[in-house]
Amino acid sequence: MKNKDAVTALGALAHESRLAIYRLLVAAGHEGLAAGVIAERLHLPPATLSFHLKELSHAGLAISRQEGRYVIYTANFGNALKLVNYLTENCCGGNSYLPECAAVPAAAETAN
Amino acid sequence: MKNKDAVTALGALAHESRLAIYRLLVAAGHEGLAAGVIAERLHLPPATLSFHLKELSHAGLAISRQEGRYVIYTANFGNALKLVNYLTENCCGGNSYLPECAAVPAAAETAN
DNA sequence: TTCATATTTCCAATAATATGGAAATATTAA
DNA sequence: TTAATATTTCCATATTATTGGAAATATGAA
Repeated sequence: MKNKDAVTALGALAHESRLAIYRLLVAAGHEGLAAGVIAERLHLPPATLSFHLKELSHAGLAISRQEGRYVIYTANFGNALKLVNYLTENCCGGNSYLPECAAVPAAAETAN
Repeated sequence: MKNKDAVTALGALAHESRLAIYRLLVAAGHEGLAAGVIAERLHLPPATLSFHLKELSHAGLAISRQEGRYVIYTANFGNALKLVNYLTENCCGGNSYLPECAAVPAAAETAN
């Protein structure tokens, strides 16, 4: 992961509403959530939600698919993992005691 | 870690210069770096650097100490880990959507 | 069709961040 | 002392991000 991509992803998560949106998406798994459901749960006006969803999508942290007249959003788990690995390697000195799921790929990647 | 703290920390790292600063601090380890050294390495004017260092400090990601006429900055590794843990808990931990998570049953390193 | 619902885009106002010169402050050396 | 160096604060400006109503677009239902 390049520095610039990390900055973009970090910036996408560095907002209360977007972090909340992302956490909802993570909780929803691969099934995802319709935009309207997110709007309802977080009490966000449609235009505001759309703006934040676009930010998350552009940052590579959310993926959308049209399903009927709904647009379903899912978390991009692969890129979330890349971000965590980047932070672990570059910001924690490679030390991460918790997540094996994050630490293992980092170890396999070796020096960077 | 509270959502608000996570947003603050993410925001602090979501800037090219600050991410670069933080990575320098991580590389410098416990010893840390004088502000002037950081300014020189990243070609940042004193006022601009000071602004970013303040952001990192306020976010709990950097610690400063006065040493003679220098101010030495170090990375706050503990808080960086907390941030990574927060992200893995909320953004990829606690579920099996990631193949890496499912594929690694606490194999190699010291778990948790 | 025509209507109802879902979502996005447009847009302009507002808010938040970033920039860096210049002055102020802090510390040491002479 | 006085001078020199290191860093921060002040402050005006510039840039970017956020907000949400209203209009536009998309799809399915009647």
